[in-house]
Amino acid sequence: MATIHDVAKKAGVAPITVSRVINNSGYVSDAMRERVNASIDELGYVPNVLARSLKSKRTNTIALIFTDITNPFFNILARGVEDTAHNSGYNVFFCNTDEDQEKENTYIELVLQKQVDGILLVPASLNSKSVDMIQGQDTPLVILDRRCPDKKVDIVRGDSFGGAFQLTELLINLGHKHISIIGGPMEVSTAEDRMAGYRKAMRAHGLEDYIDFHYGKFTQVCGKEITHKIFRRDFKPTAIFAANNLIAIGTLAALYELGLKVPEDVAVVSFDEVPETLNPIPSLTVVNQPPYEMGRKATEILISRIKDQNSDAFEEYIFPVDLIERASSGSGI
Amino acid sequence: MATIHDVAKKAGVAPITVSRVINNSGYVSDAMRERVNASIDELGYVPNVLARSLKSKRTNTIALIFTDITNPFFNILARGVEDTAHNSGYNVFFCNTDEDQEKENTYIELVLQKQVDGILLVPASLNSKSVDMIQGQDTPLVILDRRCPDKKVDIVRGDSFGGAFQLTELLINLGHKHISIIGGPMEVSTAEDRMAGYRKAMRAHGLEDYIDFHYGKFTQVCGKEITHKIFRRDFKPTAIFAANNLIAIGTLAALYELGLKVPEDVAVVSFDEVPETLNPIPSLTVVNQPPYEMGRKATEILISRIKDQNSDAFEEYIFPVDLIERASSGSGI
DNA sequence: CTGTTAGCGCTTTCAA
DNA sequence: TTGAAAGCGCTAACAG
Repeated sequence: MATIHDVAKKAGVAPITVSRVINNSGYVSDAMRERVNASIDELGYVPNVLARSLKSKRTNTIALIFTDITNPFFNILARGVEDTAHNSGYNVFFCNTDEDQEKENTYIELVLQKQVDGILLVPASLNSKSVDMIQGQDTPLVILDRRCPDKKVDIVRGDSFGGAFQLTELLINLGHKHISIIGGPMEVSTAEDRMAGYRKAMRAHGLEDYIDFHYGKFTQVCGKEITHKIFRRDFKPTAIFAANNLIAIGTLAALYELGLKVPEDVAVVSFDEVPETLNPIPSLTVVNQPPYEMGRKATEILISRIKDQNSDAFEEYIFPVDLIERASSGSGI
Repeated sequence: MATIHDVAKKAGVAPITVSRVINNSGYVSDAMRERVNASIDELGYVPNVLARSLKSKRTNTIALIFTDITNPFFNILARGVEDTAHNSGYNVFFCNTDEDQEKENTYIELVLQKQVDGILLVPASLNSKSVDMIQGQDTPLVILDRRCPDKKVDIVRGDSFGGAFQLTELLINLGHKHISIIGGPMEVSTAEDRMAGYRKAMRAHGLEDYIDFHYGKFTQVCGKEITHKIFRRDFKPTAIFAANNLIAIGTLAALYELGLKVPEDVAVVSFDEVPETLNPIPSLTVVNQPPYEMGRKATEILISRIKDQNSDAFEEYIFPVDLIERASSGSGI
């Protein structure tokens, strides 16, 4: 592989002159520039930005450490991140942790070693040391999708609490009392907040005795299993609040197996849109967070922090959510 | 940020000794090792692998350059790539080209500059110079999902031709004659191969006069538009072969709008599974390629090429496809 | 078992 | 407008 020295020798100039040409910096005469460019083309020279980064301390690389690229919500979010990063000249490492704290730690260590300029993190658990680890290396960090109490850090997330409140209230206003919620893992703030929003709405309407909550995982399998479990009991709900889209799909599948019609026998509502490519039947009533925009916003904040490392202001940007009524709640179309 | 020198000074040893400790290489006495590790912990030292890479010429990084992480097929494939890479100690850059040759070129340039150890590429077009560009830098390369005629390069893809033949023959055996195919872009080999498989099956059964093909894009929007176009004509097909899952979803949507029942009025078959999370109704008869395994296989080949740069054997690994009959063809359940 | 020297490829002084 | 020297953080090669 040709180096800057090879190009310099071929063009009969000093390496620094080649550097000036490829970086468009400093003064270079047009004649010189042409001569250098000719040598670059001849040799097929590709600058080694590792060496550059070693000096400049900037890699133009960020990392997105999150649960799973395969999850429809994070999938779109990831695209928002990549597009935004690319437009600003950054490449991005994608790291799937599957909510596993060990994997998260490993990835953080790896990307810190690779000197990424910044990290976008969806933390596996609320009380992880990840934030301290990253900030200890003075690496800019933005937390995505989840709360992060007691830390001085930028956060971009959706309004899980408010959204859950809205969805629950919608069901109550439609006449439901027996409303069960199937949630995510206890350690995850979105799961907690949606649970809390549900509880608050139930209490606000005097339905505390009907509160029926089930922690689980944000997966289709979990939605299916818990739904079956719920309907094996004597008291059966007339409505189910699935805490995310994957759980909702699992719930729909279980209800189908049980011969229960949606929304006639059981109403179903959920958090997060199902990808537009694929509308399940019945179409789902959801509270939607805008994943692409969340990815974009978080990346923008991260890049601005990278460019101004001195600022010690921190922002918690909470995206408002959007209630979309469709067939599954029995109120929409 | 602490460097290897800081650690060395604090431990009262030479930098190389620290290097030996962190790399577990060469001889270091236990006492020394402990002393060094203590200093590492105290300083919160994180090795700078950029500097290491500059020496070793290895970054333990690969790039996946493909159309779109948001596409269900590539989404799963990407996970296969990331998992496999991670297990072998590699990080991966994800690059979305949207089938745009310009973006592809930009990304290739960028990741070559970043000295990636290898590249996985889903080329936007058949006749691109990308392969030459990458091989010109002696960077290992595996082509994914698509043919790449006349190039000496490893390829991992599915059997588009055979799969299309099977799907078409299935429809013919069910009694269909008017079978239309909605394909992808002409420059993409998978689109071409599926078209060819369709044609061959039609001819093999004496149905050349019924051949009706439409090139387009591998998107839902395109599937919808072309389906509408098809049914505005006088001669209407009794079956539609959608060349991928996104087109199929668009086709289903259009048929729904037209008040046509699937499979009673029109049978529909397609390439690639719709993600298991989301089963459309009616469930689709498809020929499936295994995206996760394709990602894994390609990454394995790439890593083996990275480890043995001298081998000049090239492999074209064609995954067999899997016909899954479901409701939409009128033959399955 | 531990240390010295030199250099990976580039760019930031500073000088000409 | 061009160049020389030094060094970013790490490690291979060679000594000791």
